[in-house]
Amino acid sequence: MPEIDTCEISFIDENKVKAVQRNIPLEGTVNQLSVIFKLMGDPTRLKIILALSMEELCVCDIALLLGLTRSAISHQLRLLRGPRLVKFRRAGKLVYYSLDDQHVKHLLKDGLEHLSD
Amino acid sequence: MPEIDTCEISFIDENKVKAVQRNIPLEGTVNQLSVIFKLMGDPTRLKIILALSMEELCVCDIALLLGLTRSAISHQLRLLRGPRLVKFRRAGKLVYYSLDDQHVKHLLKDGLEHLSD
DNA sequence: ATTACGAGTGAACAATTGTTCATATGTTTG
DNA sequence: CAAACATATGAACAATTGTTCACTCGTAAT
Repeated sequence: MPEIDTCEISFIDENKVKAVQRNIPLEGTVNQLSVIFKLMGDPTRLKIILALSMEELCVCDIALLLGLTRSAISHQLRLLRGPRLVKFRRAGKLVYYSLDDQHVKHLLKDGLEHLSD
Repeated sequence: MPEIDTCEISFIDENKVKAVQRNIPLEGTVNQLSVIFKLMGDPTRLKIILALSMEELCVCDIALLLGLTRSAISHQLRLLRGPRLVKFRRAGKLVYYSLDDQHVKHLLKDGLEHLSD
């Protein structure tokens, strides 16, 4: 038998919902924010970020560190460059990457603290 | 012609790499951490988390708030329950969800700050 | 007990993602 | 310029993911 899986009755608590609705960031902001978290949500990229939180490193060394090809690392660094999680500088044939700002470190710290509660 | 895409030469800067290698968290910790970030990296789940950072809400109201089915929300909340990002309590037929601890709020704050730099 | 309804679950599908392979850039050195 | 090498990129593939659909579970009320 057909069944509609949406709440036919209105809100359980309309006031709360309306208040939340007003205070949720704009769609665009939420999406940008989710991009940041999604990028940090892959083990390979997270290791890259953790490594860069300690030392500025070139692509080749990151690849060796993680046991992946330079190509794979390059692809991931490209993604991280987009929303400015990492920055880079050229030094001859090498390209050195580092974290772009301090917030990323804070995210790492808060995340690690959550794990040990 | 066949080509091997791994650094045949050793590390560019072996000391730095070794130091980083020693200080990177254990594989398991990195994975757990990446799970947290990945969960926050989906717009739907992030909106749920943002909503719950303001108010305790039942599944039905979250579904209405986001314009998705209760089933979809239920699936996502199940994922968020795993690593204890959210907790819940029953109240009759309703189940109310809220953030499990304060670290998640900090993660939201740091992330939003990163966006406005 | 039966009905009603909010919440949870499993299967399935389209869409997205991470890596590899092959090739292209760009820079330094001969 | 040509060769060597670090990095970047595009296409393609398998693997993962988010939502929907259909159904079940749990609680409350008649």
